[in-house]
Amino acid sequence: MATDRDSVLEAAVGVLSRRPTAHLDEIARAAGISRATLHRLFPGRDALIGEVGMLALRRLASALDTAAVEEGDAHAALRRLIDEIVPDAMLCAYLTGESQLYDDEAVNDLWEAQIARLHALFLRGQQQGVFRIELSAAWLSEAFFDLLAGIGWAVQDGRLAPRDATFSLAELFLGGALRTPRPH
Amino acid sequence: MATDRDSVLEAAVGVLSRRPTAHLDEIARAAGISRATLHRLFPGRDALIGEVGMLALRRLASALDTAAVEEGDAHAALRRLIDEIVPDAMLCAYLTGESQLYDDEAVNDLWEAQIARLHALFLRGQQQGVFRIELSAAWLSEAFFDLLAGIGWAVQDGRLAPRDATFSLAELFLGGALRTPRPH
DNA sequence: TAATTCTGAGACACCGGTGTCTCATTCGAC
DNA sequence: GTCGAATGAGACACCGGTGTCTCAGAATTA
Repeated sequence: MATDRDSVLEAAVGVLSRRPTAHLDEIARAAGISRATLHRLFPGRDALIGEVGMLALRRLASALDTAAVEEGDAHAALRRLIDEIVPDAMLCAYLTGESQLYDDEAVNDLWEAQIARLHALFLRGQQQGVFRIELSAAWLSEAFFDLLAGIGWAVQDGRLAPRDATFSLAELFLGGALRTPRPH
Repeated sequence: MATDRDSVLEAAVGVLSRRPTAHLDEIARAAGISRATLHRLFPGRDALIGEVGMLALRRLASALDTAAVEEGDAHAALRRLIDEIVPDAMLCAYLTGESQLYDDEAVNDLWEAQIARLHALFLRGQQQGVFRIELSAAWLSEAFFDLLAGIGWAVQDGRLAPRDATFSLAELFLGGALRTPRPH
C-alpha cells in the first residue's frame, strides 16, 4: 500500500502512461488506496497530474545533477547521464507524452530549465568537437529524449530487456550523435 | 472548408495530437465544419479517432509500398522509406502516442502488419551486414518510429526546419544503426 | 425559377466522472 | 486499554461532453 505521496505518484504514472484518461478510481486502486484518500493527497485530477509531472522533473533534475552534465568531457557526461536517467525512462516518457502538462506553469518552467541544461550539454559537446555539428543541438536534445522515452516504453511493455536498456540507448544515440562514431 | 472525410481527419490530427482530449466542437471548428456535420461523417468520438488511426496507417503502408522496403539493399530501402514517410511524420507521431488506438482491433491488426514489415527490413539489413547486430531489430524498429515521431513534433512546433527533417532523421538514426557509419 | 439535398446553429436530455460529504472502522500513539 | 487521527466505503449532487433532434438557410441540380 502506498501511503506517501511519491509512491502514489509512481503508481499513477503506471496507469496514466498507458491510459491518460484513466479514472481516478483506477489510479486509486493501482496505488492501493481509496479514492477518498487519493483526493485528500491531491485535490483534484489536475493537481495529481501536475504533481506527477513535477516528480518526473525532480528525477530528471536529480539525474542531471548526479551526472554532473555541466562538467568535463561532453561524451563522458552524456554517458553518465544515460546511466542515471534510464531507470526513470518511463517517467520521462510520460513527461514528453502528456501534453496536458504543458498547461501547468510550474511544470513548464522546470521543464524548460532542464531542457536548457541538456541543450547546453550538446552545444558544449559540439564546441569540444565530440558531437556532430551537422545536427543542431536542439534536435540532438529532442532526439535524445525521444529515444529515452522509447526505451521506457520498450522496457515497460517487455519488448526490451531492462539490462539492455542503457546499452541500446547509448549505442544507438551516440552512434548518430558522435562525430567519431563508436570510439568505445 | 473540408468536406471530404480525409480532410476532416487531417484537421482532427492537428488538434488531437496537441490535445487528445479536445472537444468535438474544437475539432469541428478546426475542420471548418459544424459539429452536426462532423457527427454525420463520423458517428461518435471513438469512430473519429479510429478513422484517424486508419488514415495514418494507410499513409504508412503506402510509404512502405512506394519505398519498396522489401527489395534491394536494406540501407537504400530505409533511405527511400525516410523520404516517403517524413511528410507524414506527424500522423505517425499521433499513431504511436495515442494509446487509445490500441483498443481498436482493426487499427491494431494493420499496425502490427506494418511494424512487421519494418522489423523485417531491419532483420534483412542485419543479415546483409549493413545494420548493427548488437542492437535488436525490434529496438531498431521502435527507435526509428520514436525518432520519426520526434521529427514530426519538432517540425510542427517550429523547432526544426521542414527542409532539415529528412536529413536530421536519416543522419542521426543511420549513424547509430549502420554497421559502418556514414558511408555516404 | 423550383425542388432537392446538404449544412449550420441551437436546444435538449442523457451519461459518466468528479468533487464533496458522512460515518463506521482501523491503525497508531500514549 | 483508551483516545485521536486517518482511512475506506458509500452516497449524492454537480458539471461538462456527447448524442440526438429540429428547423432555417444555403448550395446544387433540374
